[in-house]
Amino acid sequence: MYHVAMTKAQQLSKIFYEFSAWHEMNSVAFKPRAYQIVSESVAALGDEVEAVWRKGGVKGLKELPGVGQATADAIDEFLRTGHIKEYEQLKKKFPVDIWGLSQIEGIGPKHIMELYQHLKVKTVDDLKRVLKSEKIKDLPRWGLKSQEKLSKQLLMMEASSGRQLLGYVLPSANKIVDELSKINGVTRCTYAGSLRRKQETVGDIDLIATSKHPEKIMDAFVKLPQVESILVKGKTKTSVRLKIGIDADLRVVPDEVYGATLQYFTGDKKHNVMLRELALSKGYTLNEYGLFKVRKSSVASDATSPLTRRLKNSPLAKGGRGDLVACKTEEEIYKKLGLDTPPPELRVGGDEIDAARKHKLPKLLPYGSVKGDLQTQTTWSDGANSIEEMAKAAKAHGLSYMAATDHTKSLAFIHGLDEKRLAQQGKEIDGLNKKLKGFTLLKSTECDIHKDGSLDLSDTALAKLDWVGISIHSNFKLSRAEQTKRLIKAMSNKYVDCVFHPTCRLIGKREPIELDMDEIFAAAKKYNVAMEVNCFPERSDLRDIHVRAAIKAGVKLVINTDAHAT
DNA sequence: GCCGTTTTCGGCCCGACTGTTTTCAGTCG
Repeated sequence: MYHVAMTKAQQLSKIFYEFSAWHEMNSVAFKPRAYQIVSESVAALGDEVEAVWRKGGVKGLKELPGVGQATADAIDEFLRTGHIKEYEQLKKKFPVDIWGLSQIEGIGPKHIMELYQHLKVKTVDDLKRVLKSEKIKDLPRWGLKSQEKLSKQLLMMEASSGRQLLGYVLPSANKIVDELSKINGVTRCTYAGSLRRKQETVGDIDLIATSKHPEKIMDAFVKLPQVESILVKGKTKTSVRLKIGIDADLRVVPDEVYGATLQYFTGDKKHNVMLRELALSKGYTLNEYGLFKVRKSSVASDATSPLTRRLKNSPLAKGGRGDLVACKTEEEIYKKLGLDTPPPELRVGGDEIDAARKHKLPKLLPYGSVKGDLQTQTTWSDGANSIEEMAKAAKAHGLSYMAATDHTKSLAFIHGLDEKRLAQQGKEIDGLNKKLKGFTLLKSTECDIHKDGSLDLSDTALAKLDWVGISIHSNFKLSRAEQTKRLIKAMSNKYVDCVFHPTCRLIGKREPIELDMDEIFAAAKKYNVAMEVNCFPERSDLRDIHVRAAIKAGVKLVINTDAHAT
């Protein structure tokens, strides 16, 4: 397993998470959520936090959703000095690895507080030692079962790999949906959550099924061959650990409420909280069973009466929460709230609800829009298939053109092409273009960018190509100024059409190189150079934030697979 | 601590499951 040092954004996210948990431990109202939101915002932005801060300072930070004066000051202090005074004080008062312990499923702030107060547990290792001494079961409100469950969780955590890449989880999820759909009694089945939102990485697989006999579905679900162990099993909600190392949650509901459940479990959490707050302000309440008109008389008694609480637990019982207004489709729920329906990919709890209200949601490119592929590798360098095989596979996927963009000579260890072999490859492509009907192969390259910004192929060689992509494969650690200058110099070459995987990040393995993206996009516009959205799962480069910025700057984008095999 | 086409002050999302309890706190998503 690769170990990567924490980035500044990750450190900040962790700090705010610990502040949040600390307030939770002390039963402080509302602050936990405020800090939690900042923790998540910062994590989602990644190194963009620093870019925002560099450009706009504290004022710029305060523009970020959920970030106010106090948290903006804290971020500013951290980025200026490398630490936050208030956080250091917290650590002195409570020297516990809150974040580390929180990674254990079932351990939250209150438990962390108890474990420290009664057993002096500060770290995950401390917890392992204490577990061996079997003292945990004697804590108030703990018992043998909680102790055993905790031991099991710790073992499972060591075996788990955390979040996984979308492109690699999706096929497994599709297979499970197929198998669940075949179970007798299942009306509809689909995946929701981060998978449906098509996030770069997913932490678990959220599944929804509709049926009149939920218990039967649960019994069948836990017996699927993909299941390694059962974490939670109830009538309508079950969680399992899959053999591929991540969890899958299944919710079974009546078919009539499919839309509400789909909406609820697509999330993300922030989007849903914003939506439920909006619902409240309009006199509704929203849950996974539908949108309900709140009855004024029932609100006051709700919190206290056990009977009302039980009614709430069977929300379909008429009169539990109010009168049902919408539940069949997502669209009718959003419409009742005065909103257009945002595509799942946009439901991130940012500005999409505002845009939905103003009918200004951006139109996403529909799946199936891509007509060609302008980055692929073949056996000429490090690909697994010949140009002809790749071309035929591309055609079979409905594409009408493809560029064979093999690496260049600097990457000698994977047989990068020099000018002579590039010319030979050109002849092969001429031959194939005569042979292939309704499909065009482009002569091209993924030309390496040297440390000084010069290119790996001569201008005379580049001039003969249909499509020139350039990319960085070495010297990832240059300073922001040097790296930006290097890339812009390369982009200024008049034969260059596109920058491939501009930030060079590998999700979970390598941080992006340091670039001033504003300057890069300005140069892209000036030299009419496109930027790539590389869809290799661990790259996804440019990423979401940069794509938005590039579009805003008027820069052309190209979506490629960077496929190394058919 | 944050936020505002009902508010710059007074609000702040919702329900399932578990374990240890006899009515609920804690955790999770």
